[in-house]
Order: sequence, then C-alpha cells, then structure tokens
Amino acid sequence: MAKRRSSSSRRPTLVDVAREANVSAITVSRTIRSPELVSQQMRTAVEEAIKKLGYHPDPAASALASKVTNNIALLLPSLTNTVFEDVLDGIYEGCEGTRYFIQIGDTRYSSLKEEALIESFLRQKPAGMIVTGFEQTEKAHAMLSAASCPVVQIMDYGEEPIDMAVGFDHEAAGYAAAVHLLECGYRRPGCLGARLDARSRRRLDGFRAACREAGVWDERRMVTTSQSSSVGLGRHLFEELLSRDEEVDAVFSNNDDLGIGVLMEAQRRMIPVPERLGICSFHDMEMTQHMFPSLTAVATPRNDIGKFAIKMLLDEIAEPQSVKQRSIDTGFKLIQRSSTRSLDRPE
Amino acid sequence: MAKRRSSSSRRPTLVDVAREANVSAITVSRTIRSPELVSQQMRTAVEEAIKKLGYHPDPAASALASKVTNNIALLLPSLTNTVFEDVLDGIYEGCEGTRYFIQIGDTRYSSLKEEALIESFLRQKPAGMIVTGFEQTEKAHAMLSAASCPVVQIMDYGEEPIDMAVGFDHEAAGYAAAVHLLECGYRRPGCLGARLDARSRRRLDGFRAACREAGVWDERRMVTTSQSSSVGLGRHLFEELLSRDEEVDAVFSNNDDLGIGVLMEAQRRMIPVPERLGICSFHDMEMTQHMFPSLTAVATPRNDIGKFAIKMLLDEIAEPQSVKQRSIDTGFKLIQRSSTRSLDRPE
DNA sequence: TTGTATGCGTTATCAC
DNA sequence: GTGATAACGCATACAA
Repeated sequence: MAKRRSSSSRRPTLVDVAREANVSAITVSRTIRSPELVSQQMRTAVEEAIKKLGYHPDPAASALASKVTNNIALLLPSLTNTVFEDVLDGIYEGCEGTRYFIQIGDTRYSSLKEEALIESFLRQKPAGMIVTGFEQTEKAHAMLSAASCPVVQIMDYGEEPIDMAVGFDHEAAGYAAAVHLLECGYRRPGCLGARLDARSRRRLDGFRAACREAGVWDERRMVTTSQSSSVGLGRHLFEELLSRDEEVDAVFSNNDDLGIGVLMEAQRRMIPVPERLGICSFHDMEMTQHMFPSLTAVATPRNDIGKFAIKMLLDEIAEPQSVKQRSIDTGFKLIQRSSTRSLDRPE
Repeated sequence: MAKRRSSSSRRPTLVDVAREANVSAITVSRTIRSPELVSQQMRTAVEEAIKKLGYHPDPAASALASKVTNNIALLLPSLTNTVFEDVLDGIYEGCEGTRYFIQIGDTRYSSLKEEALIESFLRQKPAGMIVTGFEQTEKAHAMLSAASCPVVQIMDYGEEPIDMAVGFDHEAAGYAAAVHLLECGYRRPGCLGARLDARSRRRLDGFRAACREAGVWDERRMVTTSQSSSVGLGRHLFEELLSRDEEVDAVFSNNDDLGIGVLMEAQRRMIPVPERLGICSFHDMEMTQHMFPSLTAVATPRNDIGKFAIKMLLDEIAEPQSVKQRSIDTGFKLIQRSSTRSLDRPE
C-alpha cells in the first residue's frame, strides 16, 4: 500500500565531519574538492571522518554557495527519434563515474521551445550545456553566449560555434549519397525527406546539388513533408514519388525509417532492389544492415558525437579554455550494401 | 572562438521583489507557491513587482531551505532500447508546463548500478522518483521505502508496489502470444529471448506454460541469450533455433527487433511467412506493422505507461496520499497481422 | 492574512 | 596550508 513518508534522521554535515576530524569545515570542503591544497595529515584525518560518518555533500547547499550545480543540460529535438538514442548513450557513457547528472529537455524541433528551455535550464546554473544544431533563436544564442558555463552544439558542423561544436557536414553527406547512386549507374534519382529541420534540409540540398551537376535532376522527384519520420511515412512518400515519376530508379531517404519503408513498399510492389530501384538510407542504425536486401546507407557517428561532446564539455568544465579544438568534424561514411548496384556488376 | 564567461550582473531576489512591492519576503514566497493564502491586494502588488523585476526563484536556495528540488529522478535500464523511448516521451509530455525536470539514470540492466543510482539520486532530494520494474536490491528497496518522495515503479504489474506502480503482466502477455500461435494451428512453436531481465523472462515463462498446457512444448525450442536485443541478434537466434529443430513452425520473439530479425532471416532462407513459419513479435513499435509481411505482435502501451506514471507522481507530489489507485494494470493487446495464419484460412 | 527571526549546508574571501 | 566569518536566497516556525 501507500508508503509512509518517513522523515529521515539528520544526515551528517560538513561541520559534523570537521568536528570528528578536529579541523575546520572549510578544510573538509577543500579535501573534497581540491585535495592538493590540503596537507597529507589533514587529508587522511578528514577522509577517515568522512568514511566513518558516511558523509555526502549536499548538492543544494553547494549550488547555493557556489552558483553552480552538477547538472549538465541537454537539449534534444526529439526523444523518440532513434538517431538521438545513440548520442544520448554516448553522453551517458562519458558521464559515468563523474559527479554530473544529465538533464534532458525535449524541444520537439521548435526553436521557440528550445529558447524557453534554455532560459529555464540556465536558471538552474548547470555546469555545462549541450544543444542540438546551430539554429537557435537570436535570444537563445545571446543567452548561451552570455552563459557562465561551457556550451557544446552537437550534430552539425560548419558554422562558427557559440562555444564548442561537434558534428558533421550534412550537405556533404547528402552530396555523397547522390554521388554513390550516380556511380552505380542510376539516372533518375529521387529523394525523400521528413521533418525537415535545418540539417535534414541541408542533406537534401547536397543531394540535389550533386544530381544537378550530373544533369539528372528533376525537382518532381523531391518528395518532402513536415511530418516526423517513420517507416509508414517512408512507404507513403515512396508511393507519392512513384506517382510523380513511375520510372524513378533510385531513392535517397533522409532517415533510416524512411529507407526501410521504401524497401518494404518496393517489396510489396515487387520492384526488384537493387536492379530496378536503388536505395540509399541515412544514419545507418543497426537494423539497416540486416534488412533483406541489406541497405546501403550513409553512416553517421552518433555515439561518437555524444562521446566527444561530453568529453569536451567535462574538460572545459574542469579547466576553462583548456579545450583547444573547439569545433570537431566527425565526418560520416557511405557504406555500400545490397540495396544499390555494385560497381563491379552494373546492370 | 572560445566565448568569454561573463559573470552576469546580479539577478533580483525575493528580497528585491519584496522591497519593490512593499511587503515582506515571505509574502512574495507565498504568492508564488500558495497564492490562495495571500490577499488579493498583496498578490497583485507582488505579481507586478515580479514582472517588473523579471524575478525568477533560485532553485538551489529553494532546495536548500525546503529540502526538496524540482527534479524527478527516472531510472531506466537502457537508453538505446526503443521500448523506453515511448515511455520517456509519455513522461516528458506529462511534465510539460510543470516546474519539474527529469533526471535520467541509466542502470544498464544492473540492479547494483540501479542501487548506486538510487542512492545518489535520492541525495539530491528529488520531488519524485520513477524506477523500472520490481527487481530492486534489498537495500535499494529499503531506500525507496524510506524515501521522503513518492515513487512509481513502471513497466511491470503484479507485485506489491513500494509506493505506486503502473505496467502490465508480462507472463500473461507471453501466454497470450502462445495461445494465438496455437489457435493459428502452429504446432512446433519456438521462442527467442534476449537480454533476459526479469520481465523478459516472465514473458518466456508465460509462453512456455501455454505451450506445455497444449502439449506442444519442447525446451530445445527456447533459445535465449544475455546479449542485448537487436535485429542482427534476432537473425542469429533464429538460425540457432533452426539448427535445434528444423521443423519449428512458429516463433515468438521477446522484442520487436528480434522479430524483425527472424523475418529477415526467413526471407533470406526463403521460408514462407506465415505459411511455413508464423512470427509473433513483442511490443509492436511503429515499424512492425509496415514490414512485409506485416508482423503480428503483442502491443504494449508504452506511452501510456509513461503518462500514467508521471500523472500519478505529480498528483501525489501535489497532495500526498491523494492517489487512490496505487497500482495500475495497463494491459496489452495482441494484434494479428500477416505474419501469422488467419483463423479463417488455416493452412 | 502578514511579518520576524532563524536555519538550511556549503563556499568565497580574506586573514593568519 | 588552515581557519574565522560572512554570504548564498529561500522557507519554516512561530508570533502578531
């Protein structure tokens, strides 16, 4: 049944430890935060007292006095987009064993919601902040610039970061996908895009640019929607693409779930992949390689982005301005699989 | 380049607002937290002063004085398991517009890690706590019981909750999957399980029990691993299952990605689904319905679990002991699709 | 309904 | 290298 809310008996404080170790409170505080400033003797005495009493600092008091918490704010545009799972995982890995906690905010791909979240998160005096992309509102940008904590912008690469950044060039990634399809001999490439945040859009731009340069572009074969990406949507957009150009012979999809949707719909319609239709997916989550046929994809280093981001952030928190490379390009990788024709055996 | 860490000029405090409104500090505090205790006059005066000065309470000071933060701790066994995406999303939806922040801890399916996280989260004096399942260590259980905040255990149903709980009966869900396969006429059902946390195991137990009752069970057809679930693993486990019993005619997979892996491997081997092989998946993420053939699955209300959990928690935070139904069974739903034979047209 | 006095547990500052 | 003192900004308890 309902539990009784027990008011736990008083926890030991810094003063208790100080008394136990026959030192002043501030010495205890120092032994914890910067032991190198404390003599060996005191240190061991304090450490014993801490262990004996089972002392643990009170984060609230610490935050009040120092004006910084141990929280790291993380702003993500979506929690259900699998793309961010791996980023999140990388970030959490990097946090393990540290004293920092992650506080996630879901901006739902809205710059305004992001702005509001940045404001309320900043009020909490986080030790650091990670935000997604470069598309902050002017006000949000100003707040982040003025923030007293380090900031990392993730997922994207190219623009001048507010403070630090790690990601890759989405336009180049889209371009690379197109180049691959063209090299495979496809001549009527189409392109599916969902959500259409700034990064998505740049992938499409890159794809379009490459196709134009090759003289094979037709804007009708660009099918987009503001709906959020899903397998069902992939099927749907592919149907739309077919209705616009029945002879489309290759598809670049902006996201893995779209790509899988295309494959499924192609199977339903008995369109042979990769012979009659080439498919190049984006992100390359675990699943894509196990599809039948396996999907060619632009693989993005999502876990690495998370890891780099948290590392930069923690380094910078530990020692301000110590991070030298403040903008990291993680790159991406095109992985050819069975959903596009091999160069060795063109049709 | 590197930003300058500006030390923002002093923010207005409660006292500033009080001075501006010609009232005492505590009146300001009250207008914010329990306006009904303040006279109309004072209230408007205070509210104006707040707006004029752009005052926002300092969470750290509030936490120190009141011994409670606005953080809600959430312990999840995995961040990359898509199952928890929807739970998370439901929780965040329920938090929107409130003053609460979610702090996620990743237990990596380890009770010991969970115990450590519970301890360190509790130290932060959260307003509430959400943990996954009923399998806490004795110590963790004790800490949660003694905690001064409400606690919700999610995902599971059946046991006596520490405080509150919301989820479904996993054994019954596994049982239902078996019943369905049997009703479809399959007679050599197998079962794939990854990860094998307590809930996974109970699903398998339920499945096995139903098959036993029908007299069609062979333990060789239970293929499990402690590895974490993935599509690749699904293919692999299915291969193993085939090697143990070539004539297996149906598979229940513990997780959608396993189920998709089975389907993909079946396609590779040209095993007709659902004629020669029935597949019943678990959880029913968006993708399963779009596979070709679409996958029959036990659908679990993950988003609802998140929503219920946060609602119970917030209600209980607002008014202790106000939540009457402290244990909620969300149920589950078997959705028949094309990967199992229809009853109308048995083979 | 409103206000006063005091404490929350830590850290910054400056002196020793 | 160590310590005394004074914040930090708000909420509790109690009084008026």
